[in-house]
Amino acid sequence: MDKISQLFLDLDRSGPVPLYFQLARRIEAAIERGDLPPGSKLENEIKLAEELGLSRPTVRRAIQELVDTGLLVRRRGVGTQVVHGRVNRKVELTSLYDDLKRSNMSPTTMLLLHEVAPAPDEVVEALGITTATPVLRIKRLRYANETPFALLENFLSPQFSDLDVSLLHDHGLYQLLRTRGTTMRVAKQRIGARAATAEEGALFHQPVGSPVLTMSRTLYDDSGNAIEFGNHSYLPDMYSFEITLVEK
Amino acid sequence: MDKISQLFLDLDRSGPVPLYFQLARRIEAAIERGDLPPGSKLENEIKLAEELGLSRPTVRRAIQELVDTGLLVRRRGVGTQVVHGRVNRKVELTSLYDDLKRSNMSPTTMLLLHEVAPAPDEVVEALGITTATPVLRIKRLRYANETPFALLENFLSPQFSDLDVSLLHDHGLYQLLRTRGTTMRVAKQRIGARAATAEEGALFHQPVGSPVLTMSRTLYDDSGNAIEFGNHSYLPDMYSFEITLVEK
DNA sequence: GAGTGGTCTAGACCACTGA
DNA sequence: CAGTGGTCTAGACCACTCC
Repeated sequence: MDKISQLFLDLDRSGPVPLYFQLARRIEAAIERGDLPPGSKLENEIKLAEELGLSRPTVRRAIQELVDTGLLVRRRGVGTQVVHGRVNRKVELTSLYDDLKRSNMSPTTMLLLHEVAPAPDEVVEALGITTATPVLRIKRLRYANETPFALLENFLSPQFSDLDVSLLHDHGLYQLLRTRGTTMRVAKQRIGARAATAEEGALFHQPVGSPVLTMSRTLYDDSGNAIEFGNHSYLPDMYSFEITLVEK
Repeated sequence: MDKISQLFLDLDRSGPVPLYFQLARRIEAAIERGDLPPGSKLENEIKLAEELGLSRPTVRRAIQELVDTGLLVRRRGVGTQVVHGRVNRKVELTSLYDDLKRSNMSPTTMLLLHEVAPAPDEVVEALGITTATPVLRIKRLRYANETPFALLENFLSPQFSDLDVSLLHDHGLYQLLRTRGTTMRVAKQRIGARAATAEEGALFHQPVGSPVLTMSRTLYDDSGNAIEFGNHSYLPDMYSFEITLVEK
C-alpha cells in the first residue's frame, strides 16, 4: 500500500488550494490512470490520514467528494471501494455551464431576437417579479458543426436589461453574466419532451411534430435571487443529459 | 433571534438520528412554515452552535445539507440566506426511487415480458459482464389513472435471475431489490428524446413517430458493482424530470 | 473481537465581505 | 475594522460488518 499513498504525497500546504481538494483530485487521477482499478479498496481513513500527514476529517472530506460524484462507494465496517462503472466524468451536460461548454465544441450562435418587453406570466412567477415588469428576452439558435441543434430562449432579471447582446454571438450567456460579477449558485431544471413547433421545425430542418428534448430552468445567484429563466429545446439526435445520482 | 433558535431546541441526543440531520430537518421545516422567509438570513454558525449546544462542525453539516438541496445559499463574509424560489421539494422524480414513488401514485403495472436470455451488447457493456451471459430481462407497462404512460425495460445482473417476477405487478423493481438485501448506491442516467416506435405507439395510444421522453440508467450497489441496466420511455405529457443543481 | 466508516467535540487560523 | 464562512486539527465514542 506504500506505493499508492506515495502518489498522494505532493500536497501544497502553502497555496490557496484546499488540501481535501488536492487529495480528491489525486485519488481521482489514480483511478483514471488505473492505479486504483474498479473494485479495489482504498486504505482505511485512519491509516491514510497518518501516511499523508493529514487529519482524518480532511481525508474524509476528500473521499466524500468522490463518493458524491459516484466514483467511490463507502460501507461502514467494510471500507471504501472504486465503483466498477467506466468513468464518464468529462461529460457534465447538466452543469451550470453546459451551454458554455457546448459552445466550446461548436462556437456558433445566431441571435434571433432580443427585446425588452413585459414578462409573460410564466416568467413573472419564475423570477419572482411583479406582473408586466419589463425584462430582457433573447432567443438564440446554436449550431454544432454548422448544424443547428438548440433553440435557446432566455428571460433575464431587470438588472440585466442593459446587457450587450452583440457579445452573445461569440460568448455563452453565463459567461457574460460572470463577467458582470454575477455568481450563479443554484439552478432548478425540468427536462421533458414534446413535438416540434413550426418554428423549431424550420430552424432544425425537421418536420413539424418530430420530437424535441426540452429543458426549462430558473437560475439563482448567491444571494438567493432568481436572475434568469430559460426555455430551451434541443434536437434529440445531437443532445442529451447525463446525470449521476448518489443515494444519500 | 431567540425565537428562531428556540424552534430548534428539541433535539434528541439519545436516539439513532444524527444531530446534524435533525437540525437540517428543523431548519427546512421552519423555511416551509414561513418562519424563515425567502431572503432572510440565518444566525451565524458560531452563535447558532452556542445556542443549540452543538459544535460548529455539526451545525455546518446541517446547513450544508440544505445548501446542497438548493434551499440555502452561503457567502463568505456575508452569511447564510434562504433562496427565493418556491420550494418544490416533494417532487424528486430523478431519485433512485422514482419508479417506486410514481407507483404509489398509480400502482398499476402490467408485465409484458420476462425471460432469461443472453445479454445484448449494450447490456454487456453496462453491467460489466462477459458476452452472452444470460440475464433476466423484464418489460413492464406502467399506468397512471388507467392511462399507460411509461414503458420500462430492465436487464438485471445474473445474481437476480431467480427474481419472482409475479411480484412486479404490485411492487416497484427497486422495492424488490431492497427486500433481497441489495443496497442501491449510485445511478448513472442519460435523458433524451426520440420518436415513438411502433410498440410504444400501440401501448401509449399515440401515433408512431410522436415524441417520447427516454431515460437509460445503470445502477450500482454499495460494492460498486453494476446490478441493473434499464431503458425507459415515457409519454412526455405525463412525465418529466426535475433536477436541482448547485454550484460547487 | 478486530476493523471499518459515521458522528461529534472544542478549539484554531485564514480569506473574504462590507461598513 | 468587525463579522462571516472556509479550512483544518487531534482527538473521542459509537454502529456496523465480517470472521
